[in-house]
Amino acid sequence: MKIATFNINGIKARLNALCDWLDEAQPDVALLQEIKSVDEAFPRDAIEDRGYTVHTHGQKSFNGVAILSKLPLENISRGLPGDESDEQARWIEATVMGEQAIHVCGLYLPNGNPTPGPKYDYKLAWMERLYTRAQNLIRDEIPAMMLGDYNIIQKREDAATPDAWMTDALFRPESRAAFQKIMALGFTDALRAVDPHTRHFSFWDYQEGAWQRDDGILIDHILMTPACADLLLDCQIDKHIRDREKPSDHVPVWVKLNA
DNA sequence: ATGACAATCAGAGATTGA
Repeated sequence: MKIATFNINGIKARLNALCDWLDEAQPDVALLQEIKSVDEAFPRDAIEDRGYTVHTHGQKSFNGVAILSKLPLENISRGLPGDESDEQARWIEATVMGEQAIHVCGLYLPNGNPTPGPKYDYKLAWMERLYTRAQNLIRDEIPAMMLGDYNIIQKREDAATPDAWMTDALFRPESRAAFQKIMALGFTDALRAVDPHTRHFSFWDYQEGAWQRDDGILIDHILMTPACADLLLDCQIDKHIRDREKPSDHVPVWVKLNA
């Protein structure tokens, strides 16, 4: 089973790029972030024509997440638990019914800039709620993963120019500590498990020729519970599609599971 | 550096992103 995460930065602007990637990468399941669309406006036909069912959790203009799946899904749920007043669409989860059931949680973690300020407070509060959901996934002892745009640079090696990020919400100590606290529950970072020594990026800014200078950061992560990590066969980043026409500023990250 | 670059909504330019 191949499961991918991809921050597409707007489904309307990215439909062709997304379909080209689906045709070539052939994921069984794809978790999308930043669809920037309400559910009714999501262009599902082109994706359904490719054999996927489409489940969205959209919002006007900003945020928005989705699950595309060729396999049957159960227990589809929208919104990160813990704050009924939160109206930002950043979380969708479902159980993928393959040979072995895998629970997938697609997330778009708040950016949090500028720091300090209310947006950073929201990021940290959101990560507290994420911790609680993560704790439950570990407790359930099921094969599960949380994958998406974490908006967290974990380590200096995950940025081409780490000093430029020192005061940024993506790299602030509080953000990294909150991420580390979740990891310490027992999650495996799929990319590091498969390829611990190579430097990888998943985002390159549109500005200042960041892509051409390889001035990137790694912020899209796939975190797996122990029962899921036992099934891990491969994890890769489809870096090459950043070089195409009208690309997203992120590229897909995917895992293959023995499931 | 009141920036760059891109997407959205709207129908210009502010807002958001990372």
